[in-house]
Amino acid sequence: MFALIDANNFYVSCERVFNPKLAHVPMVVLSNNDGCVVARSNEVKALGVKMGTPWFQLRELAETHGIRAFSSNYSLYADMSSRMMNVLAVYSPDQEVYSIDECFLGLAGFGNHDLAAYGQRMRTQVRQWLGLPVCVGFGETKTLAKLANHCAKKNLAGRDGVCDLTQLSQTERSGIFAALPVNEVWGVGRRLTEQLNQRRILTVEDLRTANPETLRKAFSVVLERTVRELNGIACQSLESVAPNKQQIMSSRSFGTYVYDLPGLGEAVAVYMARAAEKLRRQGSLAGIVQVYIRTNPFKDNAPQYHPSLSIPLPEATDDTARLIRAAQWGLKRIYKPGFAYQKAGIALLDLSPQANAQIPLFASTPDRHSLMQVMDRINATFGRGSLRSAAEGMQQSWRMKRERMSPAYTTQWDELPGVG
DNA sequence: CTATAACTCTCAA
DNA sequence: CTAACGTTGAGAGTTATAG
Repeated sequence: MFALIDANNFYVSCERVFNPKLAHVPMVVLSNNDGCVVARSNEVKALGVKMGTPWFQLRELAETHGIRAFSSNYSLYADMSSRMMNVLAVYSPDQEVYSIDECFLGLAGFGNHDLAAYGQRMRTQVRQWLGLPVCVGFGETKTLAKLANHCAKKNLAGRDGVCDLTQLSQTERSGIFAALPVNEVWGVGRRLTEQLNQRRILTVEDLRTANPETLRKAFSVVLERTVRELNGIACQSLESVAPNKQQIMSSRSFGTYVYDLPGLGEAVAVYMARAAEKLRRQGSLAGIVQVYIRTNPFKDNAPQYHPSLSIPLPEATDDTARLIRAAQWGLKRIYKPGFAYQKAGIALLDLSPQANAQIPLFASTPDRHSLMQVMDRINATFGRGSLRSAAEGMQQSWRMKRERMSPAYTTQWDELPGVG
């Protein structure tokens, strides 16, 4: 038995907690660089605005309906998220934090309880303690719990934001599933929906009753598992401890186009510093550095260029300076003048545990572990970028746009209204 | 020829 | 005033390459 708890319009709801006047105001939260819509209030959804719509395309609609837009304030959302996870953790010994706004709870042995009432308690407590609206779904598998959550949100089964599929007979479930399009199933995206529809699999019920072996042959083992999960056979277990990353990426679009190598070099250094910090936090070393830059793919009259390069390191490392040097070495090789670059990114690949580090065959400058440790500690105490590599630059004129940002209410004293 | 590396595609939030 | 379209990570399957 699983529960899936998911916040409603999470980023929008976080903004409203600290600015209650925004309740019922049509509003959106924008992606990095104030680019696309990534969260919509119900009022905006009702206007037909799709997830991922570029903000500039909404100007007219926004003006006529008074839609308010906010830059995404990740320090606020991350903090609210961790508070929410802490509240929910008390409801089960097993919790999997699946994303910033949702978690699974493992409910083995809860079979005899009134799950719907249990879900209501979660909802009430999260609402009281945090001011956030959430919905709760229960099912025998993670896929069913996800689907139950969707039913709760749409008021298709259950009531008041909670849906317990486990209490329904197969006939009752089939009735609900037959009314749900197949793309509502976790793991069925745009492409798969297209191909399933061609095979006359249109609804969740069509998929549930399809032959798993046939689908495995035609598609993949993933889809086979999904079909079994829809039938109550658990193929996915709860992952309560997040495994270490196998790759770490950092990339960002620029606030304005960058044309020259020094500008790109700064950006690459900043992204690498972030990635290296994550790398050290999980106690890994990177064996390969990848770097890429690209022009704006949406500007079809401009010349396009999107090169990338992998740089194998002589020894795996977590030393920021070494990693930056490798990335910039690669950048120099792929850079060509005459293009308007819109984005740069780096990746750390071939990660291995620090404990298994190989002793270098050829003597070279040792990694500066204690320096890295001090740097991480200073930045943890005084804020990101307090101590940084000179390669990251001072002006950073390429930095992303965030022109509509709300204060970091829960993590920065000086951003609180009325605090000097 | 086979095992692995590297890359592509899809999906998720 | 004009131009303006996200980020990170995983897994499966396919293709390229090394030995």
